[in-house]
Amino acid sequence: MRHADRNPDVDQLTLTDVLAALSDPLRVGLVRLLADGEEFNFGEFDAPVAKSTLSHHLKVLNAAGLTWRREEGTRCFIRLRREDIDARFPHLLDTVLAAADRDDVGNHVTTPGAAC
Amino acid sequence: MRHADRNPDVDQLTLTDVLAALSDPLRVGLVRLLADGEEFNFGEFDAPVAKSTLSHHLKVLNAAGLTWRREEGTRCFIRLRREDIDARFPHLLDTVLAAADRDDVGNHVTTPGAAC
DNA sequence: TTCGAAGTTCGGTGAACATCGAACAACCTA
DNA sequence: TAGGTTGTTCGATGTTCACCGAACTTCGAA
Repeated sequence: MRHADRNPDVDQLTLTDVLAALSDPLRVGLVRLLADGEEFNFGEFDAPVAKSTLSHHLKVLNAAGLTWRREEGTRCFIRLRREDIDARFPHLLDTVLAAADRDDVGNHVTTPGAAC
Repeated sequence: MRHADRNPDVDQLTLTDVLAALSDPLRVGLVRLLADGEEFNFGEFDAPVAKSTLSHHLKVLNAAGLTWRREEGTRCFIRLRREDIDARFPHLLDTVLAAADRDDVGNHVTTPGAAC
């Protein structure tokens, strides 16, 4: 796998980068799945795109500071970086998630674990 | 001047379009100036870009449903569409504006009327 | 009616982005 | 060590974006 730098520092996060990361329905869908704090494995995401595309979107979320990533062997685990985002941009994530839930944004991104 | 359709319908607004519109520092700067509800004239905005670029950014904000526009002769007046945005995406604008104020996003966009 | 002011639109450019399939690297397991 | 699994990276492609200057349209004023 081998990675470049990931998991940017809290004070490097910018509002516009976060909003840009959240301006794609697929990425919003990913964030919604991650919203309850559970850690997900790359392979658990079921999105209608190639795995290279999924990898790209997860990289964007990580670069914006929205997710933590952790590697274990060849596996890659992703978790929402809620504490830092909440500290840096209070209520932003809650507000966006609430709106996304109401409009069902990114509903084409699922996970086998989720019922329905 | 002559315009194509503007001022989109409330229920046409999408979360991702709004977030995309707010993912540019210059546009956030514009929204911050508009935040108190005051109506501004195109020419009153002082941004370090060509007027065609400013026109473009204002069009993006309008297309996303963030602003109202009104024409009077050759003049074009812009006002924040707060009621509709608040109704459609509760607290989103407040949250983003608060974060933008704290980080002073888009501070390169000013207006002659503003002191300092 | 002639001129200037106010914005929009057009054409072009370089950068960024979403997307894919193929190749690759790292790891685990048989 | 030979294969399979896992996810990243690498071109390549087509789209969108920010940006500019120039041309244009509309209007008001002299």
